[in-house]
Amino acid sequence: MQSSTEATIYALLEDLNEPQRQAATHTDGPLLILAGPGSGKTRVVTRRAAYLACTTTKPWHILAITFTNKAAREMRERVDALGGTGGMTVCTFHALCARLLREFHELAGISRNFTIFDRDDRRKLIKKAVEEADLSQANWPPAAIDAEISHAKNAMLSPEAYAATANDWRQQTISRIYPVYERLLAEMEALDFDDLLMRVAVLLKTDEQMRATLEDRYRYVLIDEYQDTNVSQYQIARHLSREHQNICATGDPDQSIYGWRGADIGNILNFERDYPSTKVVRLEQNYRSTRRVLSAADALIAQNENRKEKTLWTQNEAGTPVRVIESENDMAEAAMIAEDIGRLSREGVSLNDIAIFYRVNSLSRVLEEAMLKSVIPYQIARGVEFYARKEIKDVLAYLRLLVNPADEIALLRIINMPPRGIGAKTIERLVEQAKTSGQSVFDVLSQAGDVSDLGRSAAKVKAFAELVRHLGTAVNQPASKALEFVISHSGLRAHYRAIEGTDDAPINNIDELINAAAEFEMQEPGTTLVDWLEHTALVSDVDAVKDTSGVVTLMTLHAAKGLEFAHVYVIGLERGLLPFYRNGDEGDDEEERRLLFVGITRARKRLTLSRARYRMRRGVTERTAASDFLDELPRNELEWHRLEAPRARRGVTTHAGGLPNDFDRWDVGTLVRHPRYDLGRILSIDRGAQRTIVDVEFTDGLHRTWALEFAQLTRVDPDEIDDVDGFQAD
DNA sequence: AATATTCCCGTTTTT
DNA sequence: CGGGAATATT
Repeated sequence: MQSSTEATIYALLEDLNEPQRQAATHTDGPLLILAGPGSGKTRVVTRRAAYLACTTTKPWHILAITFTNKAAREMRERVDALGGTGGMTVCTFHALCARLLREFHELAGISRNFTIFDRDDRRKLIKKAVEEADLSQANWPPAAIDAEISHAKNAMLSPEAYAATANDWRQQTISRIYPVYERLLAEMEALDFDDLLMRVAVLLKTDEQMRATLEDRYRYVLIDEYQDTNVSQYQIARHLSREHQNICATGDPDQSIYGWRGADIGNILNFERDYPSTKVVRLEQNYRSTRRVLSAADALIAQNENRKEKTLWTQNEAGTPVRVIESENDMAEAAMIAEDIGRLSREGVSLNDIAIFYRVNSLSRVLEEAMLKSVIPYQIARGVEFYARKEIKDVLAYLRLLVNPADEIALLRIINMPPRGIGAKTIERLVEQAKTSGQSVFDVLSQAGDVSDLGRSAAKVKAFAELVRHLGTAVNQPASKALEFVISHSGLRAHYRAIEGTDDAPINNIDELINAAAEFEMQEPGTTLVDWLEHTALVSDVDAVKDTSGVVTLMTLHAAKGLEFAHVYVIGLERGLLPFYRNGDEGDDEEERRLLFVGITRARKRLTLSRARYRMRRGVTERTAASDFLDELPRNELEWHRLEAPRARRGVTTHAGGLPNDFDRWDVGTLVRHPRYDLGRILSIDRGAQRTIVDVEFTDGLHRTWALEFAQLTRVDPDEIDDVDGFQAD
């Protein structure tokens, strides 16, 4: 037995380098792992978890907090693969807090079945709060208030505390809305994302018994991406490890990219001050990227003033130069990438190894079109978007209402969905009645018979109340069963069947939702409807990324954190876009630089940075300027490609970015390019009545013959050969 | 009351 | 450009 444990431990540590081993074998006391990109952090953390579980503690005493659900899932799998560590808690801060708040709901003074409000819900609630505070809807846009309140909550400011700090008129007005918003949340037994964290932080501070219980439960706490923790998360971490001090934080200050949502880079910088006996381990050897990629990343991040020096190094080969490609416009940029990916694919590169990153989601559209056009399979990391679809939100609203009748947002969403003749006037009366009688709308609904002046609508309202009661019988079923029941009995299925949708029909998405629920139940047996609803509320965009199928992955730079791909494209390196500026006032340039740093360091083999000279933004095409970040990269490691605009002097019609297919001008000697055989020269061209036959000699010395209109040939401008070197836009 | 149409606005990143 | 709200139409 003893020797088998020793063998296990040996296996856990044998392929680690010295600092990695030090981190993995550190058991008690605070540990800070400063891990550069690609330094094997995940490996170290999983080994350490397994090591702890077979040496000093039991798996169920280990709490590992990750940044996304996907990361949690992967970590659990990897630790399991190292030898049966079932019982470990691995989840995100938000999931942990939601779970704790259900467990300690009485202490928190909230229903066990509380609802988690997403952005849309919150904005609806804010509109209501603005109304109740007697303010003009027009002057107080929900989005801005939402951001301000979220900001306050991230700083753990209660409405009172916020009011005390409000100095200008705008903040003073918001300090009138904030308490109303809080009251409405409470009335609806709902919490927003920030509440999940804040409430737990407050409970841990005020309730010593709960804190002690949890500290004993979670004897070893691991927190990943510590550079992106905010005030609440920081405090939760502190409270959970106050006595045992067994806290292990991992992260990289240079990858702190969530300052805008309250993350405080100071948390990681001051870790040693907070935990005086901290052992610090630096992981600086990079196993992921080529030397050129790493040197580009290093040169860029060195421009940040506010940072701790760090030496990133690698033994990997130099690799190919980092490419910087300037296209004429966004469509040409996307086409260039699509074509480049096509070429890689033909060379045998798996599409799984390719990713395209961008600063804002709106840039994905042009890429998507280019991928479709080139028949390149792709996936976009947007797990949240699926749950934001109207039909999905409708279905979920039914379930939410069944679980939590106080959820007025859900109720109002479905009261007339599918249409059942309950119009705006009737709804207004119901809401009014609820307000004057101090009841929830749901309560009013249940007594529809007693509500005066509903007129002809009374019967319909009654029927709806009866429907809800009927649907309620499914509340204790597993999520997929409850879903089926609700969809078929609410009339939603019939409603969506009736709508003919050739483009991704709502009913297909609803079926997909049922599948997702069934899958969830398989993976987490014994879970309830509430668990599943919570799961749907806390999905992140990256959670939707699958790594099994042969597809190119498109995502924002933020979503890319923690991932790696052999071939990486970062697009839109333009001033104002990356770094992003909003409305004249510039943002945090250093954080933007870190964001690009994150993007660059995702690349294993080849990195391509791209910009377009013209880009369409919200409907209008604008001239762009190159990102200043490009000037910060080491010139001699780069390979610039300037794709020329079609030249007007040739007098041919221009189309996005490349040379036109002016076949009639092609002649012997014309330089062409083929997707597979690359550069070639026309040897002969035979213009028949039906077809034009070309014979082309390629750089491999061989020549090939095609009917011109079917050959995948594009003309190459001889002037561009030097510049273009292997690329052209189409 | 339901559906069709127009118009107006905001413009990141996300749990 | 695209979503949501206000407005027009049946």
